[in-house]
Amino acid sequence: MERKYDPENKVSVIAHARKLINRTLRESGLDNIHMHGHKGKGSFGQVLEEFYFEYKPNSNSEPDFKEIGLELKASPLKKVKGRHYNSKERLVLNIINYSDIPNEKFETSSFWKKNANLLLVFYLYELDQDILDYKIRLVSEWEFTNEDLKIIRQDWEKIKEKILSGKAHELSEGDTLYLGACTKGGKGGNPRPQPFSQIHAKQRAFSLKQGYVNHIIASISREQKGVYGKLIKSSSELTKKTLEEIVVGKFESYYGFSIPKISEMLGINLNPKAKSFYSSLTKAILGVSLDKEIEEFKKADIKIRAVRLQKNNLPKEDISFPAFEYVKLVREEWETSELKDFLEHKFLFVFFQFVENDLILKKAKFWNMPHQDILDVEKVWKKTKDIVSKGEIVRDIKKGRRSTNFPDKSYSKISHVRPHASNAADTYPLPVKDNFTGVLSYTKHAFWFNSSYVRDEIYLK
DNA sequence: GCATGATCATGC
DNA sequence: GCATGATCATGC
Repeated sequence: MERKYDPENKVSVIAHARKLINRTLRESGLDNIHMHGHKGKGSFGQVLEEFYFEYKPNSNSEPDFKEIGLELKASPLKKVKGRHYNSKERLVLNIINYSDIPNEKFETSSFWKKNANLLLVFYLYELDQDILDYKIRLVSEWEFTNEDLKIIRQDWEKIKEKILSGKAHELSEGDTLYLGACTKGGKGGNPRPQPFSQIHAKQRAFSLKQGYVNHIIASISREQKGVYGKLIKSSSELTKKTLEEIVVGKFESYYGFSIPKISEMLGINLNPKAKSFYSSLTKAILGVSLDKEIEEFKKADIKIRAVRLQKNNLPKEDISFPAFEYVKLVREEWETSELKDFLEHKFLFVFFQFVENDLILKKAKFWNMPHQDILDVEKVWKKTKDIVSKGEIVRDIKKGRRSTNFPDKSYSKISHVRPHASNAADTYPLPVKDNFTGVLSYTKHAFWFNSSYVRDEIYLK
């Protein structure tokens, strides 16, 4: 059968792909496509390959169009506010081969051979819709810029390093910035051997972080010009230093100075009472204008947290996470839960300390949660899920104040569960009635970092 | 003084 | 109107 395009000609491949824009697979003019027989995650991509591009889905180490070095990837979009699109998830690339990567160099690695040049097909995901009816919205070739490539290469080296030291089982997406090592395969990756340890490690694949995919989407749809401010002005800055070292270096010039003094040095006038104060201060220190987002941080999905330490180094407050929805929580599995996803982000902690009446900048530190600690939080999560699903939230009411059975600080040294709402009436629905009160919704709660954990494991380490 | 319940302020 | 990061307040 004659193909409708020439797979050895890049212009032809891309032109063929672009015919899909604003169409669905069902509308793509293929007779037998409804007989595809694929189901589950990834089936959109498989049908796209097999029916539209007319080759059998495979797990070759070569790019899909090997003659022109082009790798085809399909990825879902979600709509955010009006006509704007975001990535629904990370973009999963090839499997990390634990036994091969120790002998690889980046330039000739299987990762780079396969993914240097991508052909991206973004479709709009809709819950419960047939994959043949997803509307394809964006189709574009993608190549990494020099700056991004330096960071991706550093990420790749970091992943390789961890495997070399026999820690493949401790890999986490939070280890890296743009290129992550995400779990792949049933229930968070079937364990497999690794070369420098007896411990089996989950199967993982290279992936582009969701924030990075959002950046790709924004650039190819030519949206949001001028919304982002770059921290790295030239890729040569990344030759000798990592992004993290560059950022911390910029903060170091202000260590030991008070907030009013730093504001004066930076020539800015911010209201310290404003909740956006710390994020504005961070931008000013990093040389990004206040009305812009820090591009590198957005791409790497970095979470910034400001912490005020008391004289004894204990943070004045615990650190809150976003509130969770009870109904969602009880439906989740730990491996794919919102909490685990959150904990596997990279964080930038900015520590201030009270001295007399001033807050002094002490330290800026990048951090992501060690593997062992993530396992500990799993217990907190499971207990919380258990309590909600059994309707055992409220333990007692005294003087109008309710006490709960949620895991408290004594349950885990890392994390506990506390209210996180505008007031007690600010609630989320419950999956089952609360036994003690009979209510069907409850004050919004969140997971929190214990202040002592932040002191001992983040500030002091 | 700490643990936990409760709430604030901003920006989208 | 609500999500989010941050902070206050009460009781033991």
